[in-house]
Amino acid sequence: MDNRESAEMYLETIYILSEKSDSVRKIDISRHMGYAKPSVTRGISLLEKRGFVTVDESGNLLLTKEGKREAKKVYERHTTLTEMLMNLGVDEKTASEDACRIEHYISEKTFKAIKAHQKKYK
Amino acid sequence: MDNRESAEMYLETIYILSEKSDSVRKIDISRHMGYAKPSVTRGISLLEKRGFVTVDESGNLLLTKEGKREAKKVYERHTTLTEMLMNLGVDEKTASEDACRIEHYISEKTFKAIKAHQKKYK
DNA sequence: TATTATAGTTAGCATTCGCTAACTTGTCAA
DNA sequence: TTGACAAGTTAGCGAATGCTAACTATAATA
Repeated sequence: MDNRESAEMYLETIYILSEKSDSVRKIDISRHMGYAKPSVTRGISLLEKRGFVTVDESGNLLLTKEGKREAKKVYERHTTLTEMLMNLGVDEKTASEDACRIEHYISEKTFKAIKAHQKKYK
Repeated sequence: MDNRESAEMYLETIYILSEKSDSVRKIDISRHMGYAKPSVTRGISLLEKRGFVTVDESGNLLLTKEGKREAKKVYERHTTLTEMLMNLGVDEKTASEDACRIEHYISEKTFKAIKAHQKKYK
């Protein structure tokens, strides 16, 4: 969880599921990501320690302000990258899968450049 | 070394150094990648097991046919991605660094789309 | 109430891949 | 010939992050 990828994927998943449902628990993350429950227990607890997530009495996962900011950032990267790849002719599924992998590895500079280009492109 | 990233980085580095010099040894890899010698010993030995690299009596690293094919593939991704990012206005250093990270994670489909676009762009 | 299912936790395994410490080996120069 | 340095190896550590097995706790149902 020191590496950004894993943490970012958990945050992004919480964020996406939160948009669809008003209750997100660890089991939902587990199912959505295809991870075993103990993996999620640990993943989330690391996010709690870092102040990105809290868990209420009934087990609902809540993004903190920072958590939400991070999650949105990752999600925005995901959608922007997916869009860019689709504009290059990549099918939606592939574009989304690839975006999901590279979204964690591009610098802020590069992301801004891509975003600016997308904006112009429209 | 099951993950592609590490193996690909070793292959790419051997390839790049081979282009510049006619003798590439583990110590050169070690220095170029900034890895300790034992890390390189292991990294290369895994590539040998996979048939990508051989080491001659004097310690020169030689890419096999498959090794060279793989290395070239990674290197081509690197240059193409760097070029693409620079066309978007990203400075060379950042472009190259980002390319270096994402080159391992994009699908063949996406790479082809990017390459086609670059070609057209020129 | 007793049973059962679901959610979550704890303990510990496995893999990948960096690292250091300490060794061996080979070459070159005094 | 010996001494020293450079290259490479072996052994083993440590962090990250997936997993299974087996447990607990809670809540719903017969």
